[in-house]
Amino acid sequence: MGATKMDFYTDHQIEMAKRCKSLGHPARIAIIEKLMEGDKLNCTDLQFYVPLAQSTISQHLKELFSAGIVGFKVIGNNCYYYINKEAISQVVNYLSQIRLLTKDYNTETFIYFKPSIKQKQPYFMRI
Amino acid sequence: MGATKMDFYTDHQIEMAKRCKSLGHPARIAIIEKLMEGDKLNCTDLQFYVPLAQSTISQHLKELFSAGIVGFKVIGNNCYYYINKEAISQVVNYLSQIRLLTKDYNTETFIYFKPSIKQKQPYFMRI
DNA sequence: TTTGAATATCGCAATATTACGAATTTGAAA
DNA sequence: TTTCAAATTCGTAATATTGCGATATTCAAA
Repeated sequence: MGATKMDFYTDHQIEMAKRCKSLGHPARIAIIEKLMEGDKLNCTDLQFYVPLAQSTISQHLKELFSAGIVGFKVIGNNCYYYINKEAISQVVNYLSQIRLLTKDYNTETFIYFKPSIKQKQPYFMRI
Repeated sequence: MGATKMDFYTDHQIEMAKRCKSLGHPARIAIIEKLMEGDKLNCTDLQFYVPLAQSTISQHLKELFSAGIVGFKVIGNNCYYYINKEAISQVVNYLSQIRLLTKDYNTETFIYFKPSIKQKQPYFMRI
């Protein structure tokens, strides 16, 4: 087949998946980290921070907007993008609840988790 | 082209993107929400909660494991999956920092954000 | 030892994503 | 009005994802 079966899932599950999916590309993560700095960036500016063609960046921004993660403000011929803190909060709250409500189990025995990498974190994630 | 350019991004950005991407499919969200209940579920059990073939569910679990979001425990011929709260926390902390460090701007004028849906949330997200 | 259940993997087809350059649209400035 | 810059959209190619049935593997139970 190839197409995701959408009928079964709730609107909330689909929305959460869409939000997470939009964050699921390193270029979009890089864009978000840049927008976080709040320097009033437009699509052209972002070309200096992400190694992609302008049209590709535009597509990524469209994806982020479609998921509600960013908003924009048109001034003249420029389009400035902003992070939608509300949408980020929604994902944070959702995953926080998942973590909170996940029952603890005995991690000491037999359960295998993939180790996480611990390098090259952005400044705000360093200890 | 079609392949994601990976050379430019940091390991941390790539890891975050991978974690988010693994959460970026409604079937995997549904799986996570089921695993949250902590009922010691294996791949076969999950077939009753997600309308997909066993092989497809196995693939989704593999994706979640590859991103570090779930771990597993093999008992005999069964493979029980668990949520990795540590990995969830990492995403929560990352997005919390993004939200925290994103500068506020004047939302009152001109900035357009896509509205969020507000229906059919899981019980743990209701007020 | 044989049988059966659970799982992952393979092969395949349909669809989606990623990326780029070209073309188009739009508004500001010359 | 003409020109230029910023954006999006279009067309296309490469690659990735999604999903299923079939197959292989593996362990437990009969």
